[in-house]
Amino acid sequence: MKEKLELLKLLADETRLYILNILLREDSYVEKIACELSLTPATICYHLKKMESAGIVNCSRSQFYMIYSVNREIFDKPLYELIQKDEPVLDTEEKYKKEVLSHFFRYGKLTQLPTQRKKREIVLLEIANQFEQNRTYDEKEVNAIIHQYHEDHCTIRREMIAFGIMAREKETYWRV
Amino acid sequence: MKEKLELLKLLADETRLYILNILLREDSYVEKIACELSLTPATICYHLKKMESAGIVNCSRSQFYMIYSVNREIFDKPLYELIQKDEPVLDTEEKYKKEVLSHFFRYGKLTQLPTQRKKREIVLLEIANQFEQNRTYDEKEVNAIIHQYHEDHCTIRREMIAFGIMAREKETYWRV
DNA sequence: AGAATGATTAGAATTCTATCAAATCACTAT
DNA sequence: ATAGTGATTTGATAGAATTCTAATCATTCT
Repeated sequence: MKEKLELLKLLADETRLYILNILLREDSYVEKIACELSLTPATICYHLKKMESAGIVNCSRSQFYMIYSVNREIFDKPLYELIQKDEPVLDTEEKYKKEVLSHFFRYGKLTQLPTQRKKREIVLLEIANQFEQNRTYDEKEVNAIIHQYHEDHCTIRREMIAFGIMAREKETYWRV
Repeated sequence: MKEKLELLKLLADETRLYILNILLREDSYVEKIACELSLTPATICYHLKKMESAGIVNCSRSQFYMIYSVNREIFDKPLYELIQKDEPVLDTEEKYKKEVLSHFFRYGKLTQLPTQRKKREIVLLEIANQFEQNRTYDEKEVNAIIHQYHEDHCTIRREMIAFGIMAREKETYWRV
């Protein structure tokens, strides 16, 4: 990723594009390019050295002059190769979830039930993890477990059912 | 050229690349991206709007959220298409010549014979244009013509012969 | 060896850009 | 309607990058 970004940065400059276009037509040297672009040799040299260190151009001395040439293979890549990260991206959903949880939980307690729907669901699911699958709870048990996280166990219990996270039949509850 | 440069500039930023990679995986919205990248929504919005105006991403509202998506076709181009100027490049040689001539001629007079070999040849060729092809000149004529440009006609005459621009046999000279 | 020329480097000035906080806008849901 | 939520805009700031001048380096030619 780092190298790709560097390449893109180097190409994203008007002066360097001009220089590259000149070199694509024919090899040239610092002073000549400077003359053509009406810039100082120092400036041209600055750009050429940058591009050289990234492998975009090469240079070799010929008598008085440092002849620069383009490494044309560099440009064979399609653009989408350059913008893609090398390492597989971390799971967004996971990361987002973690962020939300760390925001609404402090010292193991739920500080506030999020009003935003998506965030609320995440928080409720987190609490619901305390309930085992394939068994039932009576209301007192449910309230006790939720109470570890938040005082208002009624609201949370109701919300979990509204979200379809928990289910109720008569007096018994269970994890869905 | 302008648009290509704009595209390159937009791609040459680490944050924007991160955003693009997220969007390439799945459409997303400002706050979620901000959360994932640990940046403020304002910053993400700033980047998305920039990319949107360049046609890199699109957005559409869905309930609470502005869902952003990538315009994938943009990245199909190969890189070398992006770095090439649209208009054909001006002839370098011509432009360089013009620069050199305007530097060493003032008011139609040669101010100084360039010491640099390439430049000297350009200047000499310019003066040599005053000699017609396919006829001969005696030394007096040659000196007179050169003298219009510079006092030291001897040096210039000698140089023109050294460069093979003029030729001499006994007392007669001619343009090569 | 020394003079000349092109290339490079160092330092300074200027411009451009990304970022954030705060205010405002646009839309949704109660 | 009105409160709430996400998106956008504005203004300010800090940081990076380009360009120039002047000085230095490296090479060639006399």
